[in-house]
Amino acid sequence: MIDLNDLRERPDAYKDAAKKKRITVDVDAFLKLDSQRRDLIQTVEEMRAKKNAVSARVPTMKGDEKKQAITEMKELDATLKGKENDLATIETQWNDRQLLLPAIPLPQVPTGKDESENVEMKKWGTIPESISNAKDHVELGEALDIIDIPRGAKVAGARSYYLKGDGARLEMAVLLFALDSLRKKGWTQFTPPYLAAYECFMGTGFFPGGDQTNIYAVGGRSEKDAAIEPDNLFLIGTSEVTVASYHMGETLPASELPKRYAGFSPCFRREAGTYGKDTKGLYRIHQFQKIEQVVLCEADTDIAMKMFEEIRTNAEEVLQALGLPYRVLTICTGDLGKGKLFQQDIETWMPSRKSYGETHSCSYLGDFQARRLNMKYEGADGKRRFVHTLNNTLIASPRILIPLLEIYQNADGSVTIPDVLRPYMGGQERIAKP
RNA sequence: GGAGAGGUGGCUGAGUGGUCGAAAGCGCCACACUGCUAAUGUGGUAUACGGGAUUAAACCCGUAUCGGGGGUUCGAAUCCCCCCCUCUCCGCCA
Repeated sequence: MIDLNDLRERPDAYKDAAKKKRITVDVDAFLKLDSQRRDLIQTVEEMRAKKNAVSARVPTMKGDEKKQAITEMKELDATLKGKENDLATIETQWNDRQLLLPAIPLPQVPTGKDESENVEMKKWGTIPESISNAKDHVELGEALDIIDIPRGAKVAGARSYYLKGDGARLEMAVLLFALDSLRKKGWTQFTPPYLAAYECFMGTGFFPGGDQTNIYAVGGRSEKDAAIEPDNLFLIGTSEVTVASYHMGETLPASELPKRYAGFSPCFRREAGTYGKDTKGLYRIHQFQKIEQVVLCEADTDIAMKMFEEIRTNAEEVLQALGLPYRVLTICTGDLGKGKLFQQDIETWMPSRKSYGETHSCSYLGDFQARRLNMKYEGADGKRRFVHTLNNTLIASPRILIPLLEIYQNADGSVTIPDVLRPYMGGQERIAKP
């Protein structure tokens, strides 16, 4: 959600943002609706004021005077009801459309038409030379009996998998190692709800819009499930949804900011519309585990951008400790979601793809989410303002296991466990054939 | 899942059709007084939206809000219906 006063003052800035973000919204149509709404509100409120004034005098009236006043008000009421209905109709449209308006990107966001024009900002690490008989993570996983995709498909369809034995353990090791890095920095860890109500998805910007198709709804949908009553709940695709919603509807003292929250959760994604894309292996799947950094801070872009650097660096440090080469991309306007002001993705080198693959996504959303979630803070001056929100992946598995397994594989088919993970694997140094 | 109780302002808590945006107390803010790390007195102390005045803020008018939504009524915190949440007991269960 955006600041409507700002939209009214400089509609062209929002038209421009929509165009650059390749989002189709009719700003002029919205503004027309907005002014219709305001006119109607004024009409309705004036009528209510008139009615309230008469109504307040009724108890002092008697006999015919009272009867007459009540008759008058009933007539007034008929007109008022009509206007109120008009207002309700317009307000619904107004609300729906408002949720689709884009936030304006920061000036430093590169202009570009799509992901092909994202800008590489830095690189870390050396891309390893291919070993002889190198396997991809699927072959490795099968040979070591730590990944089982066919049985995953049997049980839950395409894009499902099992991690098994040392594979399952390795995932937990990576997650715990990453989580510990934040704990050392004083972050607050969360196990948030994995199911959430519509308003959390709306509040964080996933609903309404294209992202909605990526979310699982809980409850019967197919003929087989018809007997199951739908629950008005959805499975989160990231803990951002429920961690950012933690303070929904609250006003926080400025002294408590910034909030540094680390959410751990399984993430569920339908991946509708991605048929035929990234079909091999553990790259694009329906369920994965992720630790997400969520920050609430003061409504100040300088402060927020410092937090942005902080949470991006947190992720980089994890990759560096794991010895995985990566690069950072600044996302261009055409690839920037409607609520985002600035975004950088981290891509980690994946030998089998012979390219970098997205493993992290760091976003600054200004007050876009805070407005939808009604999250404010009260400054020293007593003024209430919407907080600013940011988020970044800390680590997501099993996608991160792709580079981890492929880069750390040995010529004999075993996989060396990186030093920093060994304490989480009971000191184990490698994964070898059972 | 079954039975019952309840959800009021930052907090405690009154309020069963109009004089209630809401008593009282606590907390908080301002001023006064005393003069010492506090008492006392007086006043103030919700939010959102719309309009107007101003523009560094202050202010005025109106509307809405007593868990959420709908209804009855000229008028609802108060009556009716639906939903959500909390608590107690029973059942079930990790």
